[in-house]
Amino acid sequence: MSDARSEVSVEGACDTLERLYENPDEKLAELLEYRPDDERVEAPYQVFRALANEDRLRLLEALSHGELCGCELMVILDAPQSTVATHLRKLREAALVKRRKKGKWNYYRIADTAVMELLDLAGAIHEE
Amino acid sequence: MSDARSEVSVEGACDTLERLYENPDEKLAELLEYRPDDERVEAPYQVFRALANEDRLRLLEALSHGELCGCELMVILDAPQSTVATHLRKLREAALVKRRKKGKWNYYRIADTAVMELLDLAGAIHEE
DNA sequence: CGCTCATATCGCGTTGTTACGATTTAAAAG
DNA sequence: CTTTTAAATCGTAACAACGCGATATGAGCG
Repeated sequence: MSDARSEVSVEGACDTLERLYENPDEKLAELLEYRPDDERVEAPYQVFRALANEDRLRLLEALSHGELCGCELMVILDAPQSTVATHLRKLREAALVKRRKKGKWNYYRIADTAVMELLDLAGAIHEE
Repeated sequence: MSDARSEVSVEGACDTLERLYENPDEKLAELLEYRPDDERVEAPYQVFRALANEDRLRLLEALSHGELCGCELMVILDAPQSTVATHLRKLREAALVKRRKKGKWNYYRIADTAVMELLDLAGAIHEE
């Protein structure tokens, strides 16, 4: 994806840099160091993707009160079973919740205290 | 949206609760308290939505090194101007970055230290 | 085994997001 | 006032996420 880009897009932007700085090559090298490695971005991306949905945030808020089973979460979300199951799968894939199987039931819980810290931090940012 | 749901979906789930608990009405009331208010969910949702994109995470990582102008960010992302501008608008709407206008140029910076804390926390969660 | 019930997964129509060229706006500079 | 040039916005085609009914899986029970 970025291979296709790099041939065209950078050119125009580099013209700008040539005018802005006296030694554009050096500056360009500095800027490219600011671009993070793909791996650096991958992990938080998976987490934020899972968090970018109102119903999944509701599930996490509900689970912050303690462990709950799938059918209880259906009631809380007021959504059909397949919908809730899919949300829970995504939360699990992002390592935000853990599942405990007990007989016919599945019990879900928040995987780590960092998860609720994340929600609180995000809530605080958008309040100002 | 949840109005259309509540007529049908909850019924099946309530059957389950009736079997699970001896006083289902009481339990149901308790569960419904676990469902967070819409406002509680709205703010973090807006933030996570803005963070759920690899290029926007790259922009934030780049800006963690300090203030940068739009054309520098074009070079770093290696993406066309309109694409970068759209990403920056979304980050700004979510209050994650701030803009300083100086003549023809716009300089962007991280709005709050909480933003990078958020990225670091999210990165840590998915590592385990 | 066959039945029931909690979950998981599949299929697919709908909705939301992204990328990016083209166009517009706005601030210098000539 | 016209020309540059950085940035914003618009239009739209491609893509990804979502909702949810239908179907499958799998654990307990009779």
